[in-house]
Amino acid sequence: MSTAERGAGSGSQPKRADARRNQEALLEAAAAVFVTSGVEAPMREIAAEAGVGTATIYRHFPTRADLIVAVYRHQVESLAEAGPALLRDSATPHAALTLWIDRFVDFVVTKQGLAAVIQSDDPCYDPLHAYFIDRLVPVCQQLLDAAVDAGEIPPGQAAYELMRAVGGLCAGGSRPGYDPRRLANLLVTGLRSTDP
Amino acid sequence: MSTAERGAGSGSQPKRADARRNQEALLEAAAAVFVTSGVEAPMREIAAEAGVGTATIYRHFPTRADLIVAVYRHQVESLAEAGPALLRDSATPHAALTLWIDRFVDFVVTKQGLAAVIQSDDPCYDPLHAYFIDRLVPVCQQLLDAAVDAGEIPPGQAAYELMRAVGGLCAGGSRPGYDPRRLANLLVTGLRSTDP
DNA sequence: TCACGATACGGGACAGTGTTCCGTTTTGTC
DNA sequence: GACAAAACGGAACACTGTCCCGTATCGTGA
Repeated sequence: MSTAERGAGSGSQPKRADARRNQEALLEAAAAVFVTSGVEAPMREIAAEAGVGTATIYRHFPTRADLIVAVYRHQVESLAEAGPALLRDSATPHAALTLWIDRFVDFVVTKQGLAAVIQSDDPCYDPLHAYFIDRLVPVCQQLLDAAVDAGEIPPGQAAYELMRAVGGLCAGGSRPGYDPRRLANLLVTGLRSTDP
Repeated sequence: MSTAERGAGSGSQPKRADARRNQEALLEAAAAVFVTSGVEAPMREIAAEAGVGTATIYRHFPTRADLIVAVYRHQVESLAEAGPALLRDSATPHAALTLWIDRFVDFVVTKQGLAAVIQSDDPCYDPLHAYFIDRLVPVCQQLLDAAVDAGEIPPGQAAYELMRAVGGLCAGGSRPGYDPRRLANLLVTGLRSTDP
């Protein structure tokens, strides 16, 4: 679990009132700054937006990854929950996988700089990777397994590898002439007709 | 040819002897440092390795991209020349494309940090993009066009987009459990069975 | 209500990086 | 050998992430 989790969301009383207030302000500020300047925006900018000192950020979110996780937790949870639902509602597991990857792409692409962070090996981002591995990889693996069971794709594709790959495709941005969603689809399509 | 190609007795005498010497030392130093610390290694490190001041780097290579281009020029040229050759020697254009992308992946993956640079939009790397667009994209486009003409893939895939995508896949590294080459193959395979 | 200890705060300090400026050195030529 | 142009090196500046420390605030027990 991320260190940011402690005292963040549900019922925790150990923190002081001003601390909770600041944490809330930081989440709001970070969300706003991430939109305009990307998830790698200077810490000072986020601190200024929240009206706190820089040290306060590190007090609440030891690493940048903790802050990112906290900001996007809701969307990631929603993405995780979408997996089984898509599997249930789609014609085939492969179709569900395709749709889920689409949603993943949409999520990543709309968060400026997030794709680069997903690919980064900087230990500073370990908490983010841990969170993704915890919440998203199992969902993706479930979709892959279902597609294998249905005979749609050969076995052997690891979910983590696929998600990293899709992350890499998204890191190309979404400028005109570069369509990460289509490319991710190409990748998932390619899964279907491989003999590894 | 690169300005580093010295000994060309013919027309050019524009640079001073020490300048040529330093440029050569810089190329050698950069090549060495890129291997150990990646293409985004601190300029100071490269300067130190070459035994020159930092300003000397900027004098010879205004941007980091210029330095990268100079260091890898030979390999890129070789890659560019491999395109037509593969097209000639392979069973089908699509096979040639696959092999060429393989070579591209091998090139990128073995240059620590290069993939990230390919994806970056930092204007600092514009010279690198320009060089790639100039030398590699046309080769890739030729392979794509041939595959289209042979009816192996549908038209509409831009070479630049494909190469950026492959670059993105390579940015995932080449740790155990992540195989950029296989993923790139998946992508190229996916090209074959699409109806856009 | 008020004092007091713990908690949290803020801004400055430090370290590392890219990039540029400027006084000094080297080079090539007359 | 002198001299101007070319090139050099290192210091200087700007910017960032990160941490430290003196100060302010909060919550509690009297």
